[in-house]
Amino acid sequence: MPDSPGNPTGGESLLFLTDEQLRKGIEAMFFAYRGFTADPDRILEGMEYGRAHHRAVHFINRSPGTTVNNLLEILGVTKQSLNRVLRTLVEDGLVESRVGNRDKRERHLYLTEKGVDLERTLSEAQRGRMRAAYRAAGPAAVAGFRQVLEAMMEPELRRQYQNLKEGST
Amino acid sequence: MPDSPGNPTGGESLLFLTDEQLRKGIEAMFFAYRGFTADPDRILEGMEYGRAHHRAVHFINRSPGTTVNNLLEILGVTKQSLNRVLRTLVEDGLVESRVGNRDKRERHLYLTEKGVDLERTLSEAQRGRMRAAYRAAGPAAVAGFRQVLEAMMEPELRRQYQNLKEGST
DNA sequence: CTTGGAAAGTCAACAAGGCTGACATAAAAT
DNA sequence: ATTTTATGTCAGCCTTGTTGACTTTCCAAG
Repeated sequence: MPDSPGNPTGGESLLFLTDEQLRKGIEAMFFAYRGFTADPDRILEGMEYGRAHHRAVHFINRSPGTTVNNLLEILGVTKQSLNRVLRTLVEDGLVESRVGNRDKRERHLYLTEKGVDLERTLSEAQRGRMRAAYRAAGPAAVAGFRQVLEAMMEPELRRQYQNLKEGST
Repeated sequence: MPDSPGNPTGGESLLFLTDEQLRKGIEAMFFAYRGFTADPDRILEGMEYGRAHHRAVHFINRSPGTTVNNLLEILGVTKQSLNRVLRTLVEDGLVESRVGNRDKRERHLYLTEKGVDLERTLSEAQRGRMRAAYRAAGPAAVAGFRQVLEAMMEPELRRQYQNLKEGST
């Protein structure tokens, strides 16, 4: 292994932070994300839906009764963009949009049975790959994986992430 | 920590593979990827370039003299899509496209000084976040992070990834 | 030397999924 | 009564992906 020529890290215990190591991390994220989305994408192609629909369905399933505004924050898109997706999902009977009780301006979103079916199909494919990767890498690696990803998030999104059920992990 | 109610994993040492854990992993990928691309995206907005240009510039910098075909495989897009990006980069003098010596059909791609400048700007931003995440999580976590990501890749891309310099890591 | 096929480039057309801006409505808050 | 908030919608634009058809260049096999 070459001794990272010309890299001013000082030579303490932080040797793993060479530019080379960081670049490999960046590339790992890029290639892994491709694998991460590959299976759902394959399933969705041919249907009239895409990755954006998958994301909406995922988070509605995750937080049933969530409001549109809430979903907007989590997904980080404009309401026009989200609305286009939600409209088709509601029209096709995968998502139900109920007027709020306390605040009648709000719409609360729920998956219908049909919506749950699609979510399960997509989720099972994605979880299958995740499970295989977890198995191959082992429990200690999984813990590290989660730690690094969490540290990589924007602080506001990290909070959203941690509030998504089982936050104690 | 709750004992994963109603989850039929059998109770061996693979408890960490509950659906809940897998879903959290999926969400971690989603949110972390947003953070991962946030800084370069911010820099690129306002310029006439986008994420596709960033990717091209990154991998040309990484493998100077790479051919178009090679880049196509790594990026996983069609040649028409890549060509649109490369054309603007060549026109703007960030990338040089040299006809091959051995095989004159091939074009070998190199960053110009200007291209190197852009790559460095984007890369420094992205590495900054990666470095902070690595520091926060620690060396053991980083190793696990890389292991899981690697296991998540499509086999063919994993090979591409491992061949990108310092493959012994 | 001719020809088949690979590598690359180009043109046209289209789709998904982002974006902005403008505007409408209903309901809550002040 | 007025303002603010939550949502929906229309129109139009951009980036980045796609397919299909076609051309040019040029290596290599017959």
